[in-house]
Amino acid sequence: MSPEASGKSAPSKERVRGRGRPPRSGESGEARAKLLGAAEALFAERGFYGVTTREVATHAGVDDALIYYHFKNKRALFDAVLERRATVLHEARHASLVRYAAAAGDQVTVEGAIAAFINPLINLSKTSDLGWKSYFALVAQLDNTPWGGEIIHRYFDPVVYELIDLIKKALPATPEVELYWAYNFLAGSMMLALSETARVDQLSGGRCRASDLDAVRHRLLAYCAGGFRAMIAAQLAERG
Amino acid sequence: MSPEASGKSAPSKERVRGRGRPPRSGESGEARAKLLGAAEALFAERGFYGVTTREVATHAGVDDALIYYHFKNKRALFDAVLERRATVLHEARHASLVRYAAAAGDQVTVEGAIAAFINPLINLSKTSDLGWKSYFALVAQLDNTPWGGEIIHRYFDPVVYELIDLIKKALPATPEVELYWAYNFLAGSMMLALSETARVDQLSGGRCRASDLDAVRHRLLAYCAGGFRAMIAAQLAERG
DNA sequence: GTCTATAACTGGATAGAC
DNA sequence: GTCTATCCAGTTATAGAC
Repeated sequence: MSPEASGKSAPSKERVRGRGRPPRSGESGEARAKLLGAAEALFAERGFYGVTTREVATHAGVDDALIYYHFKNKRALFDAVLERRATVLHEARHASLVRYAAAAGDQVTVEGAIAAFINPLINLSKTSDLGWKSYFALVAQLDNTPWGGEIIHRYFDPVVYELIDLIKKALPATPEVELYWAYNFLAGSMMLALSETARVDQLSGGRCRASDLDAVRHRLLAYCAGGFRAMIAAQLAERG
Repeated sequence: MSPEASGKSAPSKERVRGRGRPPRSGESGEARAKLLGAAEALFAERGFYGVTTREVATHAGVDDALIYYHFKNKRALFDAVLERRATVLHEARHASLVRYAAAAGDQVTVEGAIAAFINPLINLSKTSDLGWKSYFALVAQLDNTPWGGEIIHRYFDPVVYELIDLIKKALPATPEVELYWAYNFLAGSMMLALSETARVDQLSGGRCRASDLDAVRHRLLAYCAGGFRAMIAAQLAERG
């Protein structure tokens, strides 16, 4: 997947351009990248409607009108922000799950599978590229926007099916629906943790810091894996 | 629970007012209640910035300007929506926790405490007053708004401390910080479940329905309690 | 590729009649 | 308590010069 490959409703001016010719002055995708970065941070903070295009441009240190040169409109900018990291994210998680599946063979465990699913996110969030934090916070809000459901399904659900298929090997007797339910609860915990809201900080009087991803990593994993197994066990017991 | 306490846009005439004197024409808080109901539904769907005051008025079947007669401004309307059910909710959860604590004596369990914490929410959501569903969806988004943290802390954290104090009795050896972490994960799962987004529905191809609160209730409980215990156990093991 | 200017419209909010 | 009329700041988006 090429780094340029985006373009939802994109085809406007879309990249592709001459390839060999290095762009001259203050041209190229410089402004475009700045806009994406600024938009990412702002949309993550206040959502699509809470941010104006002018704010984005100002924050990016770029002229307002450039948004409409590089993107079709505000909505396309939003989509471009989401799409930019979606592929990277998908690849990272897919690779992690494949790697784990190969290593585990037929000894797949719930813990192992969930770790392979969650760890790439934590690792990206610990990267020097702070944009990932904004990105996760943004994705966490997606549910609350009218078009969010469709985007989540398109960009993020495919790996979820991979995870579920893997967990099936650890829990072969489990009805598939139970795995969907359990995943949904996992998603709730995971996205709240990754969006690093200050809720825990405030609740604990500063003794827990949501930004301490090393503290989060193993606790989140233990919580989700334990919850997964307990819920499945309870459901199986109930059915007889 | 007073009859005044709920009322989506329902009990047209309520208010406290003179008591004996039945209000005459189209007065009273009729419009006010309609506005609160409409605002609740719309804000839940698209957040504070995604809704216009005109939309709220139209949806309520009321003149636009009435918003500014009954409320100071848009923000005050939003706050009023949140506040309207906050007390009811707090009372219900507080009562439930107190009742459980009394019944359990020194036999408090993690499952029991969490059930006492979660069940009131599920019960309210199953009420004929559909406003509760909107309300929970709205609260779930609060984290993503600039002023949300403060509101959550003021309205909702007090019962959380009650829950944590109760769980301490079931897990006396546990450092308090671990309880805050675990609660945070619980909150993520719980709020996603209560906001009844269509994520599970879509992911499962319609085989799970987020609106099926009976299906959610015991699964959510088993998941959270299991996660709580597993995370605490893992942390205690790690420390020695 | 970038900036200036501005069109076209929608937003929150108020004054004052009824 | 409710409605009409309106203000005006701010919003997305475009045209066209540089």
